[in-house]
Amino acid sequence: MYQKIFNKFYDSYGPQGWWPISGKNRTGKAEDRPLHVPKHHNGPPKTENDILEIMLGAILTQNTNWKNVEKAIENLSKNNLINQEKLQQIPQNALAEFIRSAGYYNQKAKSIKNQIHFLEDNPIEDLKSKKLEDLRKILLDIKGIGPETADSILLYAFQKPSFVVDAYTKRIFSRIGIIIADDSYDQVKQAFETGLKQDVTLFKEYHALIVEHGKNVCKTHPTCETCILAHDCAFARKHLNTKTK
DNA sequence: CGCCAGGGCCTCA
DNA sequence: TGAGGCCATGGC
Repeated sequence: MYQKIFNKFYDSYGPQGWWPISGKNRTGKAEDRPLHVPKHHNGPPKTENDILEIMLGAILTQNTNWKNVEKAIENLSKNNLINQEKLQQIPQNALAEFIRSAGYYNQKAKSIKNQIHFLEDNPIEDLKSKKLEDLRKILLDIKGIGPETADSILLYAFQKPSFVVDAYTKRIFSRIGIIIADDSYDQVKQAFETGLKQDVTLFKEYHALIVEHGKNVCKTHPTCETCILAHDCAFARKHLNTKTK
């Protein structure tokens, strides 16, 4: 079932090419991109600063629209702050001003400082070779990094097959009827990881496609009329029925 | 205007 | 361990 839904997403939305990276590898904003051309085309991050940017973005996007996050990242980027040494030196209050647009800027500035401090003791180069579970545990020990942020970092920064569960995932799949709305994070994660081949590329694309679907179709007020999963979805069937009555 | 966005921490039972 | 309050900007 999970693979089948992935296929439907992929066939209709095309490859997403996550994680979105500032200024690089944009395929342009063309809404009319050919379906087979990824929306972004970022493979595994090439440099340590790319990894760092993903780690920062994962914190900045917590409960926040990505558009607001992009502004914050651009702001950091043009001030050469996507850099470990610079982030070590900058005071938390000053950092907060650069990321204001991402919201919760005081909390996030603190989280980023915690993360940077962690990287001082644990160089990115050393983290790459760690096992998924070990790396996940130590990421979760950083204050400001919870399960979703940790899994995003594992998957998109370090290419570890850790499925990312977010609000969209819960909303979409509970509406379909194959998970329960108040299942725990780990329950949902396990359901996906059990139902899919453990494959980094698959996990990366799947989460990105879920976000795409959740933003545009399975919204708080969903547009079931145009939803490609309407026939698979308990919520959509009921919704469409009561509407035409 | 009010609602919502790719959560996580702290507190209090 | 789980529910509720809190953090905050910007787009629509």
